[in-house]
Amino acid sequence: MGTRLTIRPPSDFVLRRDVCSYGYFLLAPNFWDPDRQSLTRIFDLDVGAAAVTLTQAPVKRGGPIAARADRALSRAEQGELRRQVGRMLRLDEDPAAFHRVDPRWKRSGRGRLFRSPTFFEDVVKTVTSCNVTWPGTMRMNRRLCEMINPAFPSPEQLARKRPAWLRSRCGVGYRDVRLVELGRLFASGEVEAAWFEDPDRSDEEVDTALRALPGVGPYASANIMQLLGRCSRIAMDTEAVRHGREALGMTGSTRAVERALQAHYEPFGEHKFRSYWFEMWTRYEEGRGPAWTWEPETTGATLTLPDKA
DNA sequence: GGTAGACCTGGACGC
DNA sequence: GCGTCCAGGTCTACC
Repeated sequence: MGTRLTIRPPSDFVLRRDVCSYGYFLLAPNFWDPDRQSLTRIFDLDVGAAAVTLTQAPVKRGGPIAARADRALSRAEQGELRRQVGRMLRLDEDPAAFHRVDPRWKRSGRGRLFRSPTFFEDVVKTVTSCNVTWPGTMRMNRRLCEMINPAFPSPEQLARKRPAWLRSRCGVGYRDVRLVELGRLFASGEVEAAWFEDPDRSDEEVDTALRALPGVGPYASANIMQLLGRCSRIAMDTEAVRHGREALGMTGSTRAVERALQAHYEPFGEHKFRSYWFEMWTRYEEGRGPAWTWEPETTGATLTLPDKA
């Protein structure tokens, strides 16, 4: 008999909207079921792994989230699960400040961006999204879970792998050495999540430290920063440039469009990334329907491939 | 500080 | 079925 928990979210929270708000909800071990409107994934807890399904019924703002685990969880594990779910769903964030700066999203209530239960998983997911098309990112994350840990590889597990093994089994290509090194840095304590999650650090400090990590450049750093709740920068990739050209009518070289994007989103200050992201996400949904209706392996695999939508 | 080229993988395409 | 080209961000060497 598994454990059932009730999680009380903020009064504005909507599970399907706030889970299906960023591409990581399509990456293993996360599984969004568009028919059941539920999120299932395996969590690493104190005693071991547990598959947990999250639902919110009826779908209304602030309704309780039901968490159903496939096994009995101890008190300590229940607390750990609440903490990890809280991070994924950003239950401690209040989008009101964002809506004051960019009122376009007040009506829909958009503001939260889905993320991983741990900082390490967010870093690895970001590195697997660099220099590869979205289906490739989906494949890498699926294989990492299939070959190493169904709840997602821990730093220790990645640190123990040989790069060549990682490359051949998980299809990570030249990222092999970088991923093993990331695992080693986190496992050894040389890199601590708490340091990056400290709100007293400046964006510049965090950016500099992130760029010192293997596989993390300007794009990856900006993306990890938004995953940390620091949205003052645009993660500048080809999708951003495409958005600038196609949605905002920007012209000129890539560099020129990047500069124009920076200037365009400057008025949104600390919320630049959210303003940019929800514009782009809305365009994705215009072609594919609401994200909570996407089948992960079909519609969900077409992200960044707008001509295939 | 700016830039060219290498790094991998898988899909598209032509033959 | 095979070869070629392309997309994607980071890293290093070089100017």
